[in-house]
Amino acid sequence: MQLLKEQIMQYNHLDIEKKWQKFWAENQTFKASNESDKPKYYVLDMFPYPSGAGLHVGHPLGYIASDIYARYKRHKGFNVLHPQGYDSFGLPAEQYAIQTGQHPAKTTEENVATYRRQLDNIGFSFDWSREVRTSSPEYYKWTQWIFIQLFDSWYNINTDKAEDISTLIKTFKKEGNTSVKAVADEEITVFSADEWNAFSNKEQEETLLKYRLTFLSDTEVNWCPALGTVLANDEIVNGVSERGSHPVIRKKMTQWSMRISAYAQRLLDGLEKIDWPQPLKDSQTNWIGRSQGAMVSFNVDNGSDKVSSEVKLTYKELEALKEVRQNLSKAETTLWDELKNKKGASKFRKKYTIGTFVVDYVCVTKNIIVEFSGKEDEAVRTEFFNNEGFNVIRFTNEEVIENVLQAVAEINSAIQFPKAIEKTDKKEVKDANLYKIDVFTTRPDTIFGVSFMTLAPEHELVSKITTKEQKKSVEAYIKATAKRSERDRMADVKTISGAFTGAYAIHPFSGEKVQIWIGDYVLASYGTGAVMAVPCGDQRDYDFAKHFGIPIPNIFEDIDISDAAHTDKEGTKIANSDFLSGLKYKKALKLAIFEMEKRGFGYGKINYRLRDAVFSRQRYWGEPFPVYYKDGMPQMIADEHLPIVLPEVEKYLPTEDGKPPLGNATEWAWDSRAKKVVSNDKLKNKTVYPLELNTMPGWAGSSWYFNRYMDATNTNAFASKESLEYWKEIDLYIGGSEHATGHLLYARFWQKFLFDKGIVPVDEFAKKLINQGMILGTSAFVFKATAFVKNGCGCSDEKSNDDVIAKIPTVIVSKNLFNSDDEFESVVKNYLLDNKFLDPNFADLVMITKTAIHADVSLVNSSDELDVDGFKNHALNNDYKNAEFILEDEVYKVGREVEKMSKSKYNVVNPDAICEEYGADSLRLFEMFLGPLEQAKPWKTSGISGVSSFLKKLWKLYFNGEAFEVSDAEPTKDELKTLHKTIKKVEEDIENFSFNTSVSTFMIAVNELTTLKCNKRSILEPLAILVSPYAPHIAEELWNLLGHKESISTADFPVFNASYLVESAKNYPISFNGKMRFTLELSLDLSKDEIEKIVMENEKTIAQLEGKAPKKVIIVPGKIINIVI
RNA sequence: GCUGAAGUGGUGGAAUUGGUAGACACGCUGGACUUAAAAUCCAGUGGUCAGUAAUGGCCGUGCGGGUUCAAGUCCCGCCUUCAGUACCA
Repeated sequence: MQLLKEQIMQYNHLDIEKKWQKFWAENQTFKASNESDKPKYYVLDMFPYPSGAGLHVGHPLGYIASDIYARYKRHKGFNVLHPQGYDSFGLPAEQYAIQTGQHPAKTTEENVATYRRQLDNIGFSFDWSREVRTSSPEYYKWTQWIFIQLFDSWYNINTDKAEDISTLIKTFKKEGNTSVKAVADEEITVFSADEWNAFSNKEQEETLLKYRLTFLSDTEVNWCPALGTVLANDEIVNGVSERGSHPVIRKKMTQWSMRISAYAQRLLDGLEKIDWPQPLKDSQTNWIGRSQGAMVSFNVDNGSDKVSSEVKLTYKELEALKEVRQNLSKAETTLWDELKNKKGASKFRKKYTIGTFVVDYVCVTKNIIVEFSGKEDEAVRTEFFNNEGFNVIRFTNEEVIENVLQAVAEINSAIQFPKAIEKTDKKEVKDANLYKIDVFTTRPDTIFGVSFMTLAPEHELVSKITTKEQKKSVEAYIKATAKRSERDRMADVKTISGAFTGAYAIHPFSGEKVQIWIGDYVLASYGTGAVMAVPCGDQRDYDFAKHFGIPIPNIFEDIDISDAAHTDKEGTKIANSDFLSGLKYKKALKLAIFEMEKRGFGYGKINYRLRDAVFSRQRYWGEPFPVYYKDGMPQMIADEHLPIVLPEVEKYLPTEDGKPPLGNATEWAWDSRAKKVVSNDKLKNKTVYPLELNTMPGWAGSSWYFNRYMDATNTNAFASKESLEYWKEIDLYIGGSEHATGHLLYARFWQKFLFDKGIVPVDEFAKKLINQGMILGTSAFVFKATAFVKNGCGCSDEKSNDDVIAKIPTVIVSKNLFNSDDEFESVVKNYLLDNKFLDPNFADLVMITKTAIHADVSLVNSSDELDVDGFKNHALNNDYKNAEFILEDEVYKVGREVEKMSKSKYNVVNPDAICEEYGADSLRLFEMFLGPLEQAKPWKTSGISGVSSFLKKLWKLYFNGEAFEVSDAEPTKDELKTLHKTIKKVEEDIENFSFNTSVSTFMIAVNELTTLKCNKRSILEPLAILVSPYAPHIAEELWNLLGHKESISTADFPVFNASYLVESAKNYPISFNGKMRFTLELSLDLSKDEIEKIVMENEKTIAQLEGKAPKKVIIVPGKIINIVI
């Protein structure tokens, strides 16, 4: 094959890349094994949604980075798992189906094929044998299975994990639900074992549903009747749907929800042990939104005498207490060491005040006081404490010191089996109050600043407590706010509105009456939907109080609140607050909570912003639920009958009576005897039941797919135990930061759940995560002139106005012909006058404005010159077919701006075209060369010529000008130095994910080796391996030419040898007062003194000194010399 | 408002623990090769001032201070941009 000679000589990316892509596919080069002696490494990209538009150059950025890392790890001797798949359920396919009637499965299939072709073109080392698609029944079988696992589980607070529902049922049978501590619905009534056993089947199921990790609940949603679907908040603009502008109403709907709130604390804690970007962790932390404070109950005034607890201690006495607390006796310390570790409800406090007494230890929630015996008036104390509702346990000093464990055991038993104690009559008074308003506050320390309360308009108490006189205005207000969506209410912060209910609440400490208002600044969905308003300490409360003339009591020492609320916590002392006066924030907070707990109207609480996640969607193209309804109660379909396959429907729209699209299916009923999906006709039969009509949300399939890759074809389990045990978790996960509070939170939630159930071996699914930055498009603009006739110009006749501009064509002006709008106007006007489009008599009447219009970037070359004819004939530019172009130097120059890459901005660059013209290796190198992986950066195709010519130079190193030729001669010192410098830098860069700098390192290496005319095998062979993760095709070809039969992909990474980099001399920068003046080549063997001597004798130094003596000479060997004058 | 990230030539971006600011590219300018273009190769390229030139001076990492022999890098105070988020009680 003689023709090859020249072809080989020329680096031909097209042939080479096709050849090796075929080789990899045929030899399954990147197929990972679940058994290997090598250490494992799992690199994963967030899988894409296969959209109809295909990939643009922004999409592969993260894939290239992960591919480089995966290939690098193979060179380093790891067994690498690097799979890819498709998140193939989604809205666009459904929208398309609605418009065209095409089955979403079909369009999805086509889009996947396009994606696959595009991905293959770029030469990724994916193991396609493990491909997953969330929309394939083999996959969603296991999504349904996980749903059932969640349904069959509850969250036990005592063990702090999810447990099988059977353990709960067992407890209910034996002892009812009094001892159960679970994350469950709020309104659960207490029942005994007898009561449970007497429940009907349905009652039991209803009760269990309140505990299950996935459950049905009535959720308030944005319902759009015209579209027949629920809309997310951001799909609503100005109260109407974003699509089609249809009205949206708030409506309660029964929906599946996921009890993610059970995992709130663990999701927070888990962030500490994973190596994820800080901003991403922060946004998850904010999203979970833990806030520590207190729940406080305010009684609604019912006309009875006020109840108030008197204050027990002054501030001075409290200060004295502090000292007591810090000076404990030996026995006291011994016992405290044991008690202080108790957490939660059994938490103990030391040296606290109960009434006028100081007790040694107290557990407020369990009402237990522990004291040392031998105090004065022991009997009086006991009686008082019992009256207050406490049990008292006493020990002598000796008892504690000799056997502290015995004492602790006694205390524990008292906690577990509390003795009955006489109730005080105070509590009965409280029970007599008809209504209570519960509020959550992070500032219980400011409770004496409460001057009113505000309820959300939707709060259930509003209708009950509103007085007759206020009824009208309250109802009018509620009506007005109901029209506005929650988002609108949130967006409009400035308007203050509200209404007085006429009712009053009793301040629990002071016993004073405070007004109860409703206001839409209080959100029903956060906390309890009610707030205790402290106008002096909260700006919203302050504004509200000012607006409605409610008093604003000041409870801060020496703080002026005449203009605004004082929201700082630290450094301010509380005043006018009874027993809290004089205390700083932290102390006041603790004491306030303590007193609330003691008096029984409040307790410390941690509140989370994180809401349970709604899991139902009124869509077609999603996972069907494995659920049917019997007697109105949901029933799971047994595992062995999964998957429940999505039924065929005629129409993908909701039904006419507002049911989800699956309501159109005719084969959608469950035959519980035959165990299969049957026609709806059979619903008359007693054993046939309706199936769930909702489908699962987009995040269902993506919340566990990373586990499926470990054993993607398993039909018996979602992955085998062995494979899960082997691969464990993702070692490196790369994807966009837009998933911070969606996918990445839900996936962590499911992983923790699966971990609790013993299904997966680790409770965090990704050790390290990197967010790749977005690649931005460089949009091109043309500047269009629009002509108007000035208003009030004196032309009385409308028609003549039109005549003036009738002949004016669309004019488009090149970018550099104007610097301002005024210049633009005069350029256009002159042009119009010169070409007789405008009558000079009317010139002054015409006004020209400038509009920038996106031009397709494919019509613009690298010098910003527009293909004018191409623009005129562009399919989307019909309006400009006859436009006049004002050129500069014969060409039209466009304006440029960096924007998000998007079809509508005509700035999308297709990777296929780049691969065709420059090659996949160039694309890969260039995407990495653009800048740091995490950073957003603009795409400019012109820059690709740099990496392209680098590849050509690399290629040339292996050729003698005519044919492939490498020499087996010994390399020179310089050649070895270049190689090892490169090995070191590239290795460091890859480990630090600094891919952009290693591309420059390659360029430097190739430039140096070209200068050295190096063609030594011992240099060029390792060089090919170094380059191979970045530019795998050319590396394979060179490797092959070097005589290797095997793929380069598992060749050992070259080993860095520091001895080649040892230098004997250094070109020192000599600076004066920190400013570098000249350099001096000096041996590194020289001592400091020798260096100083040589430098000081140098004539340039003498010139710089100008005869002055240096004040100081700083010499850092190997670094710098600085002379201070 | 809050949280986070970032501000360096005409452009993308380098600069490991404070130690020669602007690596590597793009672009631009000039040159070689060519009938010409493309491709390729060579040289120059932060600003400014002085000089025919070699060269030299000064200024330069968003702004204002500070620490240090030495600051893009550390500290204090601002400004701007981007991203996320929000009546969160």
